[in-house]
Amino acid sequence: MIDKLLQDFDISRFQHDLIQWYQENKRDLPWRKSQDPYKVWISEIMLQQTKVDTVIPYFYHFTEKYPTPQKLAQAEEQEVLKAWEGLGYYSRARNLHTAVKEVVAKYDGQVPSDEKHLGKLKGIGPYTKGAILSIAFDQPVPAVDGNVMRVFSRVLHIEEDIAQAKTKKLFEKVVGEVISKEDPSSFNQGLMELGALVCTPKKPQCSLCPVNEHCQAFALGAEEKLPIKSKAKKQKRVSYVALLIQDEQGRIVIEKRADNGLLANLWQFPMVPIKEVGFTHLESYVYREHGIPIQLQQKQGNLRHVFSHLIWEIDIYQASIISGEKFQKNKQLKLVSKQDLEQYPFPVPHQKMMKYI
DNA sequence: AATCCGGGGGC
DNA sequence: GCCCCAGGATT
Repeated sequence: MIDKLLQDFDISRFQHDLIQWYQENKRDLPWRKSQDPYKVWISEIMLQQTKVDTVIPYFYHFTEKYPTPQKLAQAEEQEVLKAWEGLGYYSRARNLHTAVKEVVAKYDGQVPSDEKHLGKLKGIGPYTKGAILSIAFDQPVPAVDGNVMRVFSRVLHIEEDIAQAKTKKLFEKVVGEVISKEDPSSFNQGLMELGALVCTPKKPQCSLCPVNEHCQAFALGAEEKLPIKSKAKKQKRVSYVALLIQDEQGRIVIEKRADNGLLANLWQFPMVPIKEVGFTHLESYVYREHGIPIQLQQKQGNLRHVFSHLIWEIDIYQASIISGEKFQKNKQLKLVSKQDLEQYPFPVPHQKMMKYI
């Protein structure tokens, strides 16, 4: 199967053309200033499903705050989440923290340089493993991401659905055959750089492509038809009322989310799933669920937040704690001053609500 | 194999 | 709106 795909494909010229282009055109990115495995690791986790421009400021801040595995291992998870606030996919931060603690405890702070140990760390899957081994340790291991699948689907005119899991394995075999043994780092990064700058999803710049001579899709004029990717299903909509609850001193009620699932361990203003509860039972629901006796006040606004698989539609209300009644303290609840809000990690939609306080 | 898990930006 | 993005964990 692989042999058939690669017949008439000049591997060594492809390697040379790609690597030379990469050396001459690579962007000056902060994680390319060193080969420090720890920093390569952080950059690769941050770059999962996230654009370079978004990652850059987070990478600077994070590596300045946690310059070594030891520093990160010592930090509290809440503080790590705060440094990740706004970047999304927060399990990346929690898994990275867990894995770094393991590296400090078991490997004396040295990032493992072999597939077996590296691949067992939390949050390090096939892609990240290959990226770290090739970039930090110069080992010829494939690092197949969306860019690489797009580039090779065009170069070799592969029409498999890249949304399917088994298709990624096909591309890993292909890259395993084609990867440069002399400079796997430049090879892997070159593929991703090419996908980001030239072999783009829409309107690829084939005339500027260093490997267009090797590209079957270009030869066929089929570059815009590839890669083939089945569509994701639509997100579900969920309606909430979010409550900005204040006591007489103006302190605000915040709530810690569950330690698993969506936005795990982040903080938020209490939210009521209003379709199930019913607006008329909102106050009694809050008392029953949170032990807070509230009086609903004015509506402040609304917002809509789109996740990969979910859409939140939120109406935002002010509320006051009914004086004279006892506020039952729950572990997951805190009453904090407006200034202290910034100590806690909040998901973006709840950051946006703060302007109404 | 399918689903869950964020958020931003391009068009 | 739809699409994409240097994916991994869970079921």
